[in-house]
Amino acid sequence: MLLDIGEVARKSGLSPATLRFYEEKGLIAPVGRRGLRRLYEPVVLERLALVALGRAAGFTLAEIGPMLGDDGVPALNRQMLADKADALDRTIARLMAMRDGLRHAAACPAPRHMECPTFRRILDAAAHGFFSRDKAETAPF
Amino acid sequence: MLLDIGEVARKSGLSPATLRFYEEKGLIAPVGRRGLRRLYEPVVLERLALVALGRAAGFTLAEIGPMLGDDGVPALNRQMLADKADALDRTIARLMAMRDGLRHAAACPAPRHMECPTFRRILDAAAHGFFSRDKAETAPF
DNA sequence: CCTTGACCTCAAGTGAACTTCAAGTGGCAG
DNA sequence: CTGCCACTTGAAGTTCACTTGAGGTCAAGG
Repeated sequence: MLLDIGEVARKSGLSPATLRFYEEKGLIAPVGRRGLRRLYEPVVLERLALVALGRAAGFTLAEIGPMLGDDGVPALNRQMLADKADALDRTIARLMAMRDGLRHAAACPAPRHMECPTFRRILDAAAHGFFSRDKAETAPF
Repeated sequence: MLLDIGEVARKSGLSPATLRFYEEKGLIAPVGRRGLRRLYEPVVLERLALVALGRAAGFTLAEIGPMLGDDGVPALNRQMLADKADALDRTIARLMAMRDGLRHAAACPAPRHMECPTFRRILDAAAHGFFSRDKAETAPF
C-alpha cells in the first residue's frame, strides 16, 4: 500500500535524490517512516505529476510549492494559469519567428549570410531585442 | 568612429560587465584601447546581434563562439541551423499543448481541478514525461 | 556472522550566464 | 591641480534544479 522512495522513484522517473530534494523544498512529504526509510502514499505520484506539469509550464519549484495545497489541489490560481498561457503564446510566437529565420538561414543561397537581406532583417530584430524574453515570461525551455 | 564600452552597452542593451564577460568567452574583442579603456569597431554590434540571435535560437554561448568567424559570419553550419529549427518545431508543439492545457485549467468549471477529466489527461501526459524535453532539445525558453 | 544493497544525512559541487564587489586608473572639466 | 566619474581588474556571489560524495544505518540472505 505504501511506497518506499525507490518505488516512487521508479514510478515517477525521478531519482531518489530528487525526491528528497523536492521534500526539502516542501513539494512532497512522506506519510511516515519505516526505520529511517521514507514511506509515501501512492497519491504522491499525482502530486509529482502536478509538479512536472508546473515545471513544463514554466513555473519554478518555488512557485509550484504554494500551488499544491496541503491536501489535494487547491491553490491553483486561475489568473496565474491564464497569465502563463499568455506568456506561452508570446514565447510560441517568438519561437516560430526564430524557427522560420533558422530555416531560411539554413536554406539561404547567399554565399555569406551577411549578404542575405532576409538574414539581415532577422539580425535586426535580434539587435532590437525582439527575441529577448523579459524574465517574467515563461522560463525553462 | 570607435566606440567605448559604455556606448556599445547602450546601443546593444547589454551591460558593460556582460560585454567584458563575452570578451572573456571569446565572443567579441575590442580593436584596441585608449589608456585602459576598450575601443570597439561599430561592427561589434552586428556580432552582438548574432550572439543574441544564437541565444534566442537556443544555442549556448560556448556553441555560438565557434560559429562567429574571426571576421564576418563564416562557420554558420547549415545542418546545425536546420537541426535547431527542427528542435524548435518540437518545442513549439509541446508549448502549444501546454498552453491549451493551462487555458483549459484556467477556464475549467470543475470545482476542483482533480475532478476535471481534461485536467487529468494533461496530468497523465506530464506524469509520462510528455512535456519533459530531452536536454538535446532547444534550450533556454 | 558478515556482506550486500537500499536507504539515510549533510555538505559541497555543477553549469549557464551573468552580476556584484573592492580596489585601482585615467582623462577631462573647472 | 583637483575632483569626478566612467572606466579597469580579478574574484566572488547569484539563481535554478539538481547531482555527487562521504560517511553512516539497517534488514535480509548466504
